[in-house]
Amino acid sequence: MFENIVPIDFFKQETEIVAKKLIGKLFVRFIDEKQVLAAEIIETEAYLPINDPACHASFKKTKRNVPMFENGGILYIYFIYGNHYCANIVTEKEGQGAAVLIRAAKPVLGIELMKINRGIEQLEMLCKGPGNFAKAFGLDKTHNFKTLDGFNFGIYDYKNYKNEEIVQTTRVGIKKAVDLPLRYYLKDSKFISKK
DNA sequence: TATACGATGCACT
DNA sequence: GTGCATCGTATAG
Repeated sequence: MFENIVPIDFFKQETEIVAKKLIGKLFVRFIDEKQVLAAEIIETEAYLPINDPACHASFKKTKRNVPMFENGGILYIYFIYGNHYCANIVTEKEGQGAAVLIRAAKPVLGIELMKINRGIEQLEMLCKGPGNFAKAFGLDKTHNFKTLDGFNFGIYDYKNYKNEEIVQTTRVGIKKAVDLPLRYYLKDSKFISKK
């Protein structure tokens, strides 16, 4: 299952393209020799380097958003609302300030550990929403900056969906630039965070 | 140093 | 459908 890793160069493309193409790919965390967590990415949002006030990197480089200015292919994990972590994949080239937020996924491997991490049983609830996705994978700020090179983390080819199976719409939970259609999700999936 | 607030989730009505 | 916990970060003073 892990022979087709997505190369780091993939993440250096335009953020919208990466966000859309990530749908159907496998997000994998290798904890140790025995423990592997994997989920099919079902829902993403793009945060752009220019003309996107909702992007954390839109104003300037700060202590929090430095990972977004690195070369694409690393994780950007931040803490929000006092309770939740959100996991992003940094995109574009060094100095741009862009990322793709992972909003929801379908658990594939390590489901038992995800249930423990979340404290619930329902499969479709395990990775529903960015905060829950991070919790199911046990992600926190210690995983900030981690590279998706297949050592600790990796993105792998998994499913290929047709263009018309991927819905493009407006983003969720933001106050700025609410009209930009930068959210992508798999049509009719029961794993998406919300309609 | 102080203070306001957010790319959320969940309990409660 | 509505309210709010909770805290790291940004920003101002």
